[in-house]
This record gives sequence, C-alpha cells and structure tokens, in this order.
Amino acid sequence: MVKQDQIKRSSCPVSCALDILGDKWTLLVIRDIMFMRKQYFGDFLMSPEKIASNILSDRLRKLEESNIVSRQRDPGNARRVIYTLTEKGHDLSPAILELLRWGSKHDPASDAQEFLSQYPNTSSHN
Amino acid sequence: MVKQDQIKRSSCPVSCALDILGDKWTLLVIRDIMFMRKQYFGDFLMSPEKIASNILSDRLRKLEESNIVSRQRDPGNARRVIYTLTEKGHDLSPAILELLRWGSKHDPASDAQEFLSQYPNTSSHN
DNA sequence: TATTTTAGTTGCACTATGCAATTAATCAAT
DNA sequence: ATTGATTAATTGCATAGTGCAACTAAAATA
Repeated sequence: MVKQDQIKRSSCPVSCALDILGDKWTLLVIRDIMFMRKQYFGDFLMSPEKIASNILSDRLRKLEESNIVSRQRDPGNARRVIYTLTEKGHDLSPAILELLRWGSKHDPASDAQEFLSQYPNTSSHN
Repeated sequence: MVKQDQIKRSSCPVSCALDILGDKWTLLVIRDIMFMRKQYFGDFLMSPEKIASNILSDRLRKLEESNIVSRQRDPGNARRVIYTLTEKGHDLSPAILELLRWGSKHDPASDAQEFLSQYPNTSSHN
C-alpha cells in the first residue's frame, strides 16, 4: 500500500485541492468516470495512458476516502465493483473542462477532436 | 537535477495538461505569480506550503521550458531573477480559479477568506 | 576587503511510481 | 463438482521523485 499523506500544507483552497488532486493520475481517473462513462476497474486500465493497476487501486481508494468517488458492488455480478462520482466529484467538471480547454489551445500535440469524439455523452454532466 | 519526463502519455488534452501541471507544486508556483504577485525565487520559498529550493528550481526550469513562465535578470539588481507568466501561463487562471472554488466549497479546512485577503490584486488577471 | 543577499546546487534518506507476476473471489461452462 | 476465465486487486523489486540541510557562487553593500 502506498503511504497516505493526509497533511494539509496550508489553508489555501488551491493547495487543499492539490493535496488531493495534485498528481498525474487522479484527475484522469475522474475524467474517465465523468466523460468516458467508465465505471469498472478494468475500464480504467484500458485508457490510453495505461495506468498501472497498483496506482489505480491506490487512487480509487484515496478518491473514496475523499468522498469524490463512491464504490459499490455490482448487484448483477459480485466480481465487479462500480465506481461512480459523488456530487463533490461531479463538481470537478468545470476544472477538468478548463484543463481540457487549456491543453487543446496550448499543446499542439494534443488532439481534442480525436479525444472528444470518444466521449460517449457529456450532456448530463454540466 | 531531476530527470525530465517529456513523454506524452496520450493525445487527450487533459492528459497533456497534467503531463506538465500534474504534481503538488507546479500550480502553486503559478498561483504565487498570478495572484500573490510574487516574482523572485525567495518569494516562492516563503509561501506557507514551504516548497524546497531544489524542487522550486526544478519546477521553474520546467515551466520555462514549457513556455508558461519567463525568466529574466532584474536590470536594477543582477543577483535577482524575475519570473513572470507568459500568455500561456496567464491562460491558466480559469483552471486555478476553478480549483480554488472547488477547494473552498468542499474542503472545510480550507480558508478562502483568509487566503484571498492576502491577494494583492487580481483585477488584471482575468 | 568582509559581509550579506540571492539563486541556486549537492548529498542523502525517504517516498512514490512502473512493471510483471501473483492472488482471491466469483462466474460460466462442462 | 470441477475447470477455466474474469475481475479487482496485491506483492516484490527496480527506478524515479521529493524533502531536508548544508553548501556554493555571483553580485551588492558596508
């Protein structure tokens, strides 16, 4: 298990947000649930960034602890765990959309068109 | 020197943004320049989160390489280096403000009032 | 010339990440 | 009931990143 750092560096809300979200993977997991409609462990593993399963397991656990993601067994298949966003998690959509806008605008190697075309549906998330 | 990871994990604009911004310190440095009007190495060291000088040095170098921050010698004092935001850097203000809003709303230990009261002036940054 | 300021760098211990292999529980087919 | 596949992880280990304290080098100041 990856050690938890649950210390708050300061009272700044930006710093508090980054204490939870500030790494290369956490917001991608949230993106997958939010825009790609992914909800199973195996779905996240298949994303193009290729997260390692131990890192994914750690991030899902931390996100659950932070009340951003909620976890429940699939009623129809007890092997599966369904990960969904809480209201706190859904409320990250403006921030993620701003990162998407910024990345599209300033990173010539990013391909928003290609990526957005994979989005199943975003209408109920804004 | 901290090794560079200049590999792009995918063409997703969110992933591209996080390749540059996805850690606990980078966006705080940008916050300091953007809202706290900090521009000297020593100023960043004094922020309440207490960044280590080697990490700060590394992040400023990467931000310069990414064309988010620009670096120039102070004409009136050759010991000082002035760090400022490029247009690409300034364009992160909506994303940072969204993180601020989210942190304020959902993290009871964050204190936006206290923090915002330290902001010298934000009017020319939006 | 000596001291202080400023922006770093260095060395080292600690922590996080990436990868491959493995595990445990459940399901589906025989 | 037994076997094999699926799913969600965990484990071990090598590599990479971070945090801390001490140190350095250039420029300004007394």
